[in-house]
Amino acid sequence: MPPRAGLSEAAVLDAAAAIADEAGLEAVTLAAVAQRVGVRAPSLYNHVDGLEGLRRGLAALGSEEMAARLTRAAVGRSGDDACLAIAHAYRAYAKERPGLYQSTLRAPGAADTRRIAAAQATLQVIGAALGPFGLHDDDLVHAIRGLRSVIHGFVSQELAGSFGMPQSIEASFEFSVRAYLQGLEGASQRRRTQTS
Amino acid sequence: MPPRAGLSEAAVLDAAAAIADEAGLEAVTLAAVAQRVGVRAPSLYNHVDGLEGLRRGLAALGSEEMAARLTRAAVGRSGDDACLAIAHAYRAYAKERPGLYQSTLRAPGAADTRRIAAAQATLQVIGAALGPFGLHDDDLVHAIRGLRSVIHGFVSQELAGSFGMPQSIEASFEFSVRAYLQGLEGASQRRRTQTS
DNA sequence: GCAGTAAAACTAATGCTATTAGTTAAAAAG
DNA sequence: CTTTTTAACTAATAGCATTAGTTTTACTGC
Repeated sequence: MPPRAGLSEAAVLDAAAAIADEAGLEAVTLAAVAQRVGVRAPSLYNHVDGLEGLRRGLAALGSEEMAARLTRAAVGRSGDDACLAIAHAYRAYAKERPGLYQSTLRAPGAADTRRIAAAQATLQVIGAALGPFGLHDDDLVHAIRGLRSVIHGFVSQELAGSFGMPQSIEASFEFSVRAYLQGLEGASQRRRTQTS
Repeated sequence: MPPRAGLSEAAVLDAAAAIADEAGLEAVTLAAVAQRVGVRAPSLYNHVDGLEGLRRGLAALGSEEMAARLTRAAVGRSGDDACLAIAHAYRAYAKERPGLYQSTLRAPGAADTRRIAAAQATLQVIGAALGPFGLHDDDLVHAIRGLRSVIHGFVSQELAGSFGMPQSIEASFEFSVRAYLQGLEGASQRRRTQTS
């Protein structure tokens, strides 16, 4: 009786992502996704490995989109300029797709190839942006982790509604990222004079 | 038939927090909590306003414990020293009670008095620690938000297993917080010379 | 000490969720 | 045109939160 719906994993993930952004990640149930794509819930198992697989796919999709945004933001820039562009792109994406972004925050499984690749790309972009700071091996890794922490920590709190004070959130973000970057310059200078 | 279990909201929240830390926040169900405290699920409604109320209480408990830890860590210190002590106390608590910590990351409701009070206390402590940096009104708020972002962002990523590289996570944390704090000193100096 | 009351447990029932098994029909492959 | 694979379906199960209504326990006032 039922004409085939012509579904695919991508279509299912798109619907799930839309629900996540509109109604929050906890509203992403197999039942809700099925209704949105016009199919009964068990049919989703033909495209996605249960609820867990749906969440895995969602996280991968978000990580990939994020990596693409950051990469585009960083091309043609370097140093402070690149880092700030990355920071703003990160925040913009998280606010544009809050549900999808939130789905990327859970621990990735070891077999999660799509997501691991995206994470690697993100690392690459941030590392390249930090190049001009002249940091050495371990320090570069530390600096990457720290920059990501400032950005993610800020955006995460903003989305959670943790900023009650009336001061401009925009200004706080700019201030925080700039402060960290300036601290990095101090660290690289200290390293250089120490070495010489 | 059943002898009274002698339950209370605090006892229920303690059990829920234990489950969260042992098995993850998603394992905190009314059924699981009920079983742990030796009661049938509907009986929990005498102490807690459903699953939502349980989560609210959990978040409040975690926020209060965190605020207490940060306060204790900061007494008798100021400036860099206080900020680093706060940072380490924050991370230590999050690793000690990962489930409870995670429960504090959702948006607080406006009527969530317990949690709002705890958040205010935390703000107070961090603000006091930043006192010696000599930042003015808006800048102080920005600086508080930024410091909390670095710390929370780092810990959040660490708990999510986002740090794949072999470099010391401990060292990265120290590096990141120090970098941000040094950037703050730059900002306060800039402000002072600009004003004079 | 006892009667009455309030609080805390219970059972039973409902509806939503994910998931599995087994079936049917549509599209693709030969 | 036949065969096979694929994608939908229905039916059924189990776990979850929640509500309603009931019973029993413990406390409170006399």
